[in-house]
Amino acid sequence: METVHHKPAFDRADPSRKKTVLDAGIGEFAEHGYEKANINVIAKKAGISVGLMYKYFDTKEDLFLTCMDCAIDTMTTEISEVVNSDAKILNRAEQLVRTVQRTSREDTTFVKLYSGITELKNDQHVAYFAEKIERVSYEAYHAFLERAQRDGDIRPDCDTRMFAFFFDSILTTLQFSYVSDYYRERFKIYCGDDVFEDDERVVREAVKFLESAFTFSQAEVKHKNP
Amino acid sequence: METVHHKPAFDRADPSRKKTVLDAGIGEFAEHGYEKANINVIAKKAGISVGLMYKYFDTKEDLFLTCMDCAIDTMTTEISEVVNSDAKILNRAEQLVRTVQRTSREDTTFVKLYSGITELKNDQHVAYFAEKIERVSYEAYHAFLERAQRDGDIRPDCDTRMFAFFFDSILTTLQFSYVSDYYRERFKIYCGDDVFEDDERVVREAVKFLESAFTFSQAEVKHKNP
Amino acid sequence: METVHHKPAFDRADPSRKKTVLDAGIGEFAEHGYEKANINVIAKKAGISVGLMYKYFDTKEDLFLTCMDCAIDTMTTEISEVVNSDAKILNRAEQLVRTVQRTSREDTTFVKLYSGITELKNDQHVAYFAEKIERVSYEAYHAFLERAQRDGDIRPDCDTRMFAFFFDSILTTLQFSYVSDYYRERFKIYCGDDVFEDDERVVREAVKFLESAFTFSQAEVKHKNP
Amino acid sequence: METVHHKPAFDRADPSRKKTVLDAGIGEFAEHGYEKANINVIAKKAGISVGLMYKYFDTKEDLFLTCMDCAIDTMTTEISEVVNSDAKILNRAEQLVRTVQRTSREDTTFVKLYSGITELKNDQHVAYFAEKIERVSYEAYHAFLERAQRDGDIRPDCDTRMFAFFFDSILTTLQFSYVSDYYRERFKIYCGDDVFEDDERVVREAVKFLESAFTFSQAEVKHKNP
DNA sequence: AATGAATGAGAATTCATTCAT
DNA sequence: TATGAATGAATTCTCATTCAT
Repeated sequence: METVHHKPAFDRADPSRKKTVLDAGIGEFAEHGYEKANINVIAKKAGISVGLMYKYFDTKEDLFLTCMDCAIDTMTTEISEVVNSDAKILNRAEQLVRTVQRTSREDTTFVKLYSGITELKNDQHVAYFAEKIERVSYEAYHAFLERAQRDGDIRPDCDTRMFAFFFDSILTTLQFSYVSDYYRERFKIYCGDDVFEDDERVVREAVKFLESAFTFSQAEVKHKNP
Repeated sequence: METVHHKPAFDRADPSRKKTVLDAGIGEFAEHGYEKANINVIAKKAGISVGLMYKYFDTKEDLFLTCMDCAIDTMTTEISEVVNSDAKILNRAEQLVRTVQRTSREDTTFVKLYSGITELKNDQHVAYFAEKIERVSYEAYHAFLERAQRDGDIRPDCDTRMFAFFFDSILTTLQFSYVSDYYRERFKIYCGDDVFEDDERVVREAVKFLESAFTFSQAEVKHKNP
Repeated sequence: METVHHKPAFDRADPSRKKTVLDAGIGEFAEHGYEKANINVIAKKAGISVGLMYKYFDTKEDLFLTCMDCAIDTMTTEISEVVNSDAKILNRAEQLVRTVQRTSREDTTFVKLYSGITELKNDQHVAYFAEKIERVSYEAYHAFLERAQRDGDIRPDCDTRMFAFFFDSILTTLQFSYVSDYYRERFKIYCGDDVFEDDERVVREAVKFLESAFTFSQAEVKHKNP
Repeated sequence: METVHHKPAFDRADPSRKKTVLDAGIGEFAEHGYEKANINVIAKKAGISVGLMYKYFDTKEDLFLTCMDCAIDTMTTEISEVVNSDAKILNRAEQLVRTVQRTSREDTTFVKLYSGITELKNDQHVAYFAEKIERVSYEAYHAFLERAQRDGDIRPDCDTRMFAFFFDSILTTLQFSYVSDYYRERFKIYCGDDVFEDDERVVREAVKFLESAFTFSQAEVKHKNP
């Protein structure tokens, strides 16, 4: 469960060189997936020799891991502001959906890279990435659900961890729906071919769904106060 | 967008032979992913020669497509009963969650196979599979949401297609959480390491979340009837 | 400590094909040593594709092991007749030296191959070859020394195992001296540049040396019968 | 047949630096053999840059040759005292065997390095090393055999060069038997697995064998004086 | 229909050697 | 003198696909 997957030589490399290499790697891995990605091609794209590539990374896997780490870091900082804003939960949800719509369209790379994780054999690495990617959102979501519950803003009888999980599931699925070919198709099947042309509809309904899920349902109320 | 990806010879083959071949393929593709799966190995597992394999399928991709088709058909029939039962929506949700918990544990194959779709280049194929896999659930979910809305069982102001989408997103994510390494880790981060030991908790909270989402929230009510 | 280092496909191959492949391998390994030997070149020499080479052998090491096994078998049968003849010990020694002179000149391959063993990392393999190559000679030498000792033909106070070892050491070194570049030079330094032109001298002195070593020395006699 | 295989810069280098470099080289070549040894690794072990390495030596081969030269010089001085002591031949033999047992166990490096010579293509180099390594022992052995023969200590009818050769063959094989994996196995096959635990037995029998070989055999005597 | 031997292009990785600084 | 980044040809091994029988 190491954090560093590159050799010292990569640390010593020129920052612009590092960026070029990681960009080339991220691009190739996102485009072709882990297995089909070709190190020789990545080296060429980065404008360096294969040999140097192997001075920087011991194996193809290490290169991939480093690319993932980098991409995650980039994404995490982008998202964490939104996630950790002190807005009310539903305002955050709204902001998150809008962020997903905007950034996913701009940068499909991360989500594509994301699926490369599946190709990894090593359980350790999978756990490492899950931890790194999911922990931030989890902490944020769970924390504000706890607070909201204390403040009486959401139903008192819900398991905040499970509800945070459902909350994130909706957002993650939405994110995939703006990026992955398969999920885009699925989105169109469920919500119509024009769903990508009406972002407001998506925001509105998502917020409605989540708002409703988090508050006392009328049925529940009836049940409790007969 | 063809539906058939095998050669005529495969139609003429003995049914048990066909099953053996597809099972071998499904197993191999699920275990190693599309790229790493090895046709020669599949042929051996199926007990036929590579040569014959190529009498049945033009390419590795065709074999994969046929395997996917087969696996989808199997899964679809399994699921459609549950999906199309005439129970109330929340009862169905409960049943679906339980089915997911049970079948995912038993047969991880399909979900693993599923992620192989991502490795496909061909957009046509992706769209074809999305259609085939998602359409059934969509039709069912959407139909009963429409009916429920007409019957006043769920809030009248929701976009049934979008809500069906959210509903399925929760279920699909749950399904992955019982099968894929990455999603399993994510599940543990959100809901605790022992989440896999308390299926009832998951059922209870999922139903609570969905029930709440589908009905008028009290807050909403208060807001509307001050 | 397996005995077979090839895949079943090699067993099924045409005998002449097998011979061609092993000859090509033996030649290449003998010429360049284990590390420098090139599988692609061996395949080309054998007139088959690299792919087929790997249908026959899992790794370069396996190919080498199989080549060694084959070469040892060839050599062993050649030698074992001489070794197991029922001549008197010194006659055998003489015959052995003559055989070494003749066969080493004809076929330098084996001894050259032999040094490739040193390059092997795997202790198991080294032990396996040592056993296979040395056991035959050991059994033969030791057996006839035992018999000779019982018959009073050699000194009664010698450790027959150690003496068999010294006996074989002389013969082995001689063998190397007719084949390996280094040992040839050494031979010339010790015995003169013309040592290769007078085989009889070598036979004569070797027999003299061994004969003397195996029988009671005068000094010994004097010592014992003062 | 040059004697120097390094560039002038190496002469100008600091003596301790030279030693470090050669030690690193000797260690690496002994451990991995010529082909597998890695110049970059040697440079790192020696604490200098690859670039400087190539200021000292034109090629990997040159580095190896220089390392060999150095190792031979070290070994030669170590051995020559023993070899040139003025003890009786058998006492020397005994001392040599004991030296072999002691030094081989302590320093396997040289013998391992030794086998790297085999990997050399260049005949000139092989001859050069043979000359350098073997000449000293040869001169010593031959000289004292000549003297011994004049003094009537050994049989008058033996070819002293050939006998010196046999004498050295026994000692060399013993040396290998304490160091090389293969020869160690061979030693165990011939003399028993516990041969390494009873050094005295080896000394005793070796001396017995050689003593006997060098003196008139009784059989011979009987034959000559019937 | 059925076999499975055979192909060969392709991909990851290594390392002796060069060269700008 | 000294560095160590950079090169790229070479090598082992894989596997989808073909084809003679």
